[in-house]
Amino acid sequence: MTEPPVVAPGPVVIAPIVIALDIAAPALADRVAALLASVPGLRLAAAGEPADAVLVAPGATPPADPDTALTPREREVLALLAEGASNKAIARQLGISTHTAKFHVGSLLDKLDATGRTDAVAHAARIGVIHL
Amino acid sequence: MTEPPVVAPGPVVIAPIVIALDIAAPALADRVAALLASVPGLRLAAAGEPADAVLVAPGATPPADPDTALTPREREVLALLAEGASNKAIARQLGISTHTAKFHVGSLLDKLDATGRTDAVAHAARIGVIHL
DNA sequence: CTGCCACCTGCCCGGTTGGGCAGGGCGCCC
DNA sequence: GGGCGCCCTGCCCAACCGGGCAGGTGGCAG
Repeated sequence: MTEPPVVAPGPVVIAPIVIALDIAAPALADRVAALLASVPGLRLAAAGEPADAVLVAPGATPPADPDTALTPREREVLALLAEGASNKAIARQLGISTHTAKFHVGSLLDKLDATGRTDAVAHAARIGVIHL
Repeated sequence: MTEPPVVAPGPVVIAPIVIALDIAAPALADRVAALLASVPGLRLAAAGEPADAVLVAPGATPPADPDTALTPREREVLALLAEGASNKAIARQLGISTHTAKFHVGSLLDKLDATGRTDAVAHAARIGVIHL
């Protein structure tokens, strides 16, 4: 039996954060595992091992309905909606007019089948389009 | 004026994986954010930004700040807000006047420190007062 | 070259929101 | 009995929201 290595006194060593993966898509899981494996201070949990945190990705992808796929601009607007921004604030932050901001908000309401911006944000959070 | 660098043909550049954090414990969240911020190929999502994956950890309870403790009626109103209900719809469903519904909404905005109902719902979801 | 998509802008209108102010009743605690 | 918190109602006003309609430009694929 080999003896455990002697740890010299020194600064307190913080245990690495143990992260488990719960990602259905193999390609994404492989990429994430490869990236995290080399991060000092982190280590990936073995199968079944309790973890400090779990990295999850939606197993069921958001509906692949073309009508509900959001454009990059719409996603930007949605992120700002989720921060409670008004159309005016959205326009200011994106450097567009309030009419354009309203146009994108309207598109979001249509694609998310929402009755208003609050409903859109809540719905988007439920289906995993955004994370609050 | 320096010429733009020539990019030699090589492997296709892959967009970074966007990771959101849903970790209530501030110390753990800070450590993870610090470790992940320097990983090539990964980047942390801004608040509300759609992410490829979410890192979650068992959370501490929401802050027990008396000023933010919601009354039973306020919780009812908040639940309806999270469904996108208008003040009129809230009034109808709770059997109260629209003025009273507006009064409760106003109290919620005050207690949650929100700028509007959308902000209130998003914030309440973030701190765990409601689940979407 | 053409058509389509994404993004952009303006105008108008009715409805909604949010805040402030006024007031009230009821139940509970000191 | 008095004070307080919760819940309720009304009115007014400015600002905002959402929808409809009109139009434009630039980039890209066929």
